[in-house]
Amino acid sequence: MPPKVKSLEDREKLRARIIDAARTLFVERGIEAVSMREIAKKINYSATTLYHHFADKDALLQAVCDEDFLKLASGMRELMQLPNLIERIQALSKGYAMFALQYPNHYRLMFMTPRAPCNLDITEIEQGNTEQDAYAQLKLVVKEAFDAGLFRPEITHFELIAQTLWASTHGVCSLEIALGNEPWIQWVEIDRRFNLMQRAVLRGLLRDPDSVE
Amino acid sequence: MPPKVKSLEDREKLRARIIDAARTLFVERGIEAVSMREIAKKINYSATTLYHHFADKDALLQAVCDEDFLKLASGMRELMQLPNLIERIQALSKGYAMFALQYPNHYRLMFMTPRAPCNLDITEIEQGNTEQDAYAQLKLVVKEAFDAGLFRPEITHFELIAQTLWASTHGVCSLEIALGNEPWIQWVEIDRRFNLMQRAVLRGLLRDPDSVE
DNA sequence: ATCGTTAATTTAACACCGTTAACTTAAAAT
DNA sequence: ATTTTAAGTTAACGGTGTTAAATTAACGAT
Repeated sequence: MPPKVKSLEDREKLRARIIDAARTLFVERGIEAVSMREIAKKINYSATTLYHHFADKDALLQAVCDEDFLKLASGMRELMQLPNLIERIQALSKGYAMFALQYPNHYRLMFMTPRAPCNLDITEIEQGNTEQDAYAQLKLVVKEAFDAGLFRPEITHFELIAQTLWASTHGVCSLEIALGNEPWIQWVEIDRRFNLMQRAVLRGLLRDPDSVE
Repeated sequence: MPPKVKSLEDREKLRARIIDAARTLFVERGIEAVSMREIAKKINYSATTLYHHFADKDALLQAVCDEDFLKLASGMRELMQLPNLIERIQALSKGYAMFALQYPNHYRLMFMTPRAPCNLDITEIEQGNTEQDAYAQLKLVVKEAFDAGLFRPEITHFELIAQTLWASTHGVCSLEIALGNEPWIQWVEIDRRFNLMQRAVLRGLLRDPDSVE
């Protein structure tokens, strides 16, 4: 028993409900295991309706991730207040890791699942916008520290440093999420793994290793 | 025009052909994009035949991966001959990374996908067996270097070191696999990312940072 | 040699999937 | 009062993983 011409506001509301339902199911059971029909049923619509809001399943997935990226970025922005550059880098790294481990399934969607390369036209996130992009914030701090000469002189490219820092934290977190309770690995506590990684990689990058911690 | 009672040897041969066809297609186009029917057609059999050799698509996938990880482990075993301990660690790390980037779809399945109950019963790989398990080999070298006093003295647990080294390489590789062609990141070349990570983390872990490279 | 058995393989079908064309319905615009 | 518009539906297409049932050919025993 269908239609009622809806206001633009209502349309946005339905869009949001679709995204929320999709996220819940994706996170519960994995992307491939969730069908468009299921998502639709969860909010009492037919599957076709989803296609009036999103071009296809990938676009819906992209929308789910976009929201989570924004949330992550806004959480990180608060940490950018710390005055000491190295402490700020450490705080960003720690904040990122806590997000990953607190919302492992979101993290999986965002950073561990190869998806069709996002059409920049389709994403609503302004990449590079510090307000919206967590990686842009890391780049910002790293550049500042780079310009201040804090890193070893043979490293000539600051973005390479940012990507290395990112990869180190991502390595610890994603391994924990993917294999954290495999019985054949005697994992050391995740905190100790995170701390050693952060210490080691920073010591390895900084001109003065003893300035860390 | 079907059957001919086949010897046990022939049965093994067909099993191998299925695995090879599956691997080729998985690597070419990704796991989800390849259907059982396609794999079967590639070797001129019907889809049903695959199910007489493998319980389902996952089991086939697992068989493909098992083969490749045995190959990985055996490839790594050769690198274990290097006399210098640090060079040996570096070589293991590089070998691991090259495997990950050459077979991103297998790597994704083994190390980037959380498995519910851990398929230890199904896998034919003996974990911990140095001949078959790549992580066991890393542990072996790290322990040797640890006992030789090569690492910084405040690090008291050698397995923590092994896991940190693993996570660092995994971080670079898995980020590349998941987000390597996202247009909103200006990725530095993967080689440079790998090299800096390896240098940095080793310098950060070693008692004598200048012994690296 | 012929029978029954057995194993390899196929065809046909089931219940899903993502997606789309065609249709319904009710409100808004004329 | 009629037309237009858009939200929503049903029904279908061609695909998927998987399985039940049928087919075929070689073997062992009679």
